[in-house]
Amino acid sequence: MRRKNNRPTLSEVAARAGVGTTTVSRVINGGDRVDPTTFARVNKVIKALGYTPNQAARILKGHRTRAIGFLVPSIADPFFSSCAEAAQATARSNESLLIVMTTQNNLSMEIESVNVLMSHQADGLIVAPSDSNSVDLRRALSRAAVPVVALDRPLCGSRMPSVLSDNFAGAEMATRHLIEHGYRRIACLTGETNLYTIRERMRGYRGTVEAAGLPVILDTSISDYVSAETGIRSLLARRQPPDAIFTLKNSTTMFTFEALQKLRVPIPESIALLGYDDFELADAVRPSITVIQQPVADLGRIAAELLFRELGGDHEYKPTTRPQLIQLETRLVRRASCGCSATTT
Amino acid sequence: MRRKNNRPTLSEVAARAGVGTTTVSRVINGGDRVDPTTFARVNKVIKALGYTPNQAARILKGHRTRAIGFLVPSIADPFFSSCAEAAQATARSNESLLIVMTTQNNLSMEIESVNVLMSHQADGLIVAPSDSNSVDLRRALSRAAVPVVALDRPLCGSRMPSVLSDNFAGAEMATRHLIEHGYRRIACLTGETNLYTIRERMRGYRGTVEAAGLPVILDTSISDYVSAETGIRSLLARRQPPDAIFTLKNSTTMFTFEALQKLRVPIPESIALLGYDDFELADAVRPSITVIQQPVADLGRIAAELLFRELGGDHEYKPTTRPQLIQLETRLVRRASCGCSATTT
DNA sequence: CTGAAAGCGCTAACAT
DNA sequence: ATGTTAGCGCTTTCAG
Repeated sequence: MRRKNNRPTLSEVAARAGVGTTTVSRVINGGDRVDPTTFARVNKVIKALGYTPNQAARILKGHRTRAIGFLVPSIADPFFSSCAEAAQATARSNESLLIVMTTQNNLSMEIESVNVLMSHQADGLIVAPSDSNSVDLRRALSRAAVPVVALDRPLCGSRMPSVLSDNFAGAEMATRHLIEHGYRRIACLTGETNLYTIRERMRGYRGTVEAAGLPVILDTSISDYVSAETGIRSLLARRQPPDAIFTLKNSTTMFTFEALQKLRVPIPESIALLGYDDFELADAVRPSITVIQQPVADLGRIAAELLFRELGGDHEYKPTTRPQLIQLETRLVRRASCGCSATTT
Repeated sequence: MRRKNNRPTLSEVAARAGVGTTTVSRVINGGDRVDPTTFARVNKVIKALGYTPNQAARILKGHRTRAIGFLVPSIADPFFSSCAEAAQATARSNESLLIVMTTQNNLSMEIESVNVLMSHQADGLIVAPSDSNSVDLRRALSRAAVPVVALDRPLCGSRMPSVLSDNFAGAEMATRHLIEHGYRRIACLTGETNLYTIRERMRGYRGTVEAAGLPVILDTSISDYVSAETGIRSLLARRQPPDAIFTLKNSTTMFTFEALQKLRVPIPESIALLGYDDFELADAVRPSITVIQQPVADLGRIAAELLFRELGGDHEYKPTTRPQLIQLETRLVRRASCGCSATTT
């Protein structure tokens, strides 16, 4: 029935080495207060037997699992996969595992995942909440009673640290850049307006165009190529078509780019394009696409570092008193699609 | 010191419910052979206390961890992140966790990761070996004594099932397609020739051009944009520059595309381009890029399914007698860069 | 510096 | 239908 576990155990090592279990335990835990000779001998046996400690037993003794959960909408998304890569590296250097769970931005999957992770005793969680205002998620998380760090999107009303890029400032910078180029009718295209990040970016766009006395031209219905093409067609059909488009996320940027190409709209001559989020080919396409770049890997890394800092003390976890908000700066990468000449970056 | 664990335990539940521990154990395991009344009463206590079983203890008793390892070079790579997404979904539907570890194609990290995963008692592993011939990895894996499935690259000499796409046939199909277009000097660009996949693709390219009596023009030094540009410059400098380029992996395709654009080489008029591996923007750029498409998500899913099939029986794991090789078919996606007109795909 | 022994929370014989 | 009990492999007092 049960999997026959032929892996050697600590007491086997002890027997083979002719020492007590305590000594072996000390050896595998750094070898404090062990005679160097004994230490060497035990180590040799460990090597010979290929012994590795049974984590389950250690955990049972009340120790940390050395596993953290990473809860994001999708790991196929380049943004989150890059975060994951960085978080994984940080986890590894903290001798921990990274357990990836994807939620498809679905609240109930999110909560279920939290529960699963908790029953596996994850030491902590990195989570990108689908809904920054969800009370249910907040409850699930606080019941978890382990440190949690929010990634990319904060969880309002909770005291957990959040690591995000400054979406508002990024969108502001983008919009301002287009305005400085002399564009007067700057359209903003996006989808998924329920996401915190998108909302912030919309806010940045809106504030900036309004402050400049320019019209707000907003289409929040872009979810795929078809809707992008439709949206752009209807923009073009206006009496006064926009002279620039600001797209709020990388897939929207790609769809928009593709649609503009297909409709043979010269970029940036007829319509300039600037996208939020950099992506691999933004530099390779013609014209190359100007973007707001987020420090993706930093986000993942810092989130994990923060988590391990809270995990750091061996002491019992207690929630931080003040919520921290870490906003990383974004960067405008000037390329051709906004009207800047090809860049040297 | 140790994290104070105020989580209720099974015996607390038992005490509160006025029953023995066995009964509670039975209840949380489905409630077989328990009086419905008792069952309800115990369940009420469980709810009240917010009890969840301690996985570590269960695992220690010899049960499955319900966690599988996923060992790939990088999770930031779109190929592997898509595999991971699919594998994660499959894991979830098998009520298991996916533990992601990245190895940067580095053998010692790979072996260390296997050991870490084993000490955490992962039920099984999905692994993309950096070196298909590594004896050390094979040893580490066989010591693990859990089911392993190879992904994207087989591990030679072992009996584990491998799930890959048919790289040889894909490259053959690609090369043949270019030949059918009438190209006579087909260059092949790649890097990372130590990878199994690349080797197979090279083999497919070479065999096909040779069979057609065409010259083999192979540059295996492409690792980044700079080397791509250099490589292409030197191809162009030949007395007889190539009239088509076949790139063996998506990053190489992107670099090549970018370099050709920069050097103002008309595609496909002067040089046609066909790449192995589809990618997000291949369809969006102009000209759109013809590619060999691998069934990425299927690879991840099938690898995981295979693993769970082996895990399926509750019986002790014993290695499959015959190694299985599952080769998934690739698909030629005709777009503009090969000379086919824009596609309708 | 080292060892004996008591559990961590759970499951599974084996009783009853 | 339910309880008793002996560990799973490890860490950790507490004594040498």
